[in-house]
Amino acid sequence: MDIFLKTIGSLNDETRLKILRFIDEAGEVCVCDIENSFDMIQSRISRHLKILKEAGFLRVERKGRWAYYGIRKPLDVFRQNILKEIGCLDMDIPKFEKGNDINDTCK
Amino acid sequence: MDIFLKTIGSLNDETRLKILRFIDEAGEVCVCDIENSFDMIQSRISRHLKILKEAGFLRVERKGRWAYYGIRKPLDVFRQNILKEIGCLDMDIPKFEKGNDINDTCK
DNA sequence: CTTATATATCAAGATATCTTGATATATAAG
DNA sequence: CTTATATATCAAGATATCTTGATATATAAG
Repeated sequence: MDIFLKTIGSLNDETRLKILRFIDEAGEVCVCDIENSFDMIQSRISRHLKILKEAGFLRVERKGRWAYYGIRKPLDVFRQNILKEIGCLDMDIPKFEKGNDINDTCK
Repeated sequence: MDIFLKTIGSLNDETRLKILRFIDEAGEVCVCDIENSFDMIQSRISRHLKILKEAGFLRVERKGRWAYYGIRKPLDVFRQNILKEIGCLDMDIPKFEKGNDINDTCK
């Protein structure tokens, strides 16, 4: 029950829906990628990432100074269905703009 | 997007989850049934029913002075999945206590 | 050790949602 | 019409969540 409410609560915010879909589409991203792509201050992004992580949608992996967030795998069927539903929503997701982390393979 | 958020928002409350599951299990109930079964004042129940209805989970049918709420049918797959998930949650649902509406077949 | 940078956390004000109690509305009975 | 009852709606205070800006923490470079 509490976990369910936490999961639902994590989805009850337009910003988080956008971030979640952004990550779902972009794959693994660092916080700086999100900061670069969305017009938001970093503390706001960190907060939402934490909520999505604790709701079971995201996993983090730290590499040096950077934190890489991605969709948690394996994902249970319920969360998979939700992700699929979010993938169908009509919303403006910003274009991916790479941050300047060292693991950027384009450098 | 707005509809999705409204649906998610309707689930983001313990009271509504209980009412929704209660109706899912009990079938069609009038507000007085819920009032009788839950320890809540009527205005609170009416408010939550309205939110669940506008989120697409419930339908209402008025018969005389009474309003009967039930799960909306047909229900899209997404909401069906959610209902199924709620049906598996570990929570205390009060026992059904019939209200005193005239359509009570036990009278 | 010092400095720079990425990310996380915290405090404070703004906004949204919840509960209660009062009242409005609608229907039925007399 | 008057009265009783079921339900809906509204206002006000309580509580939760969001955003911002400041600061803490951790890692890497010099």
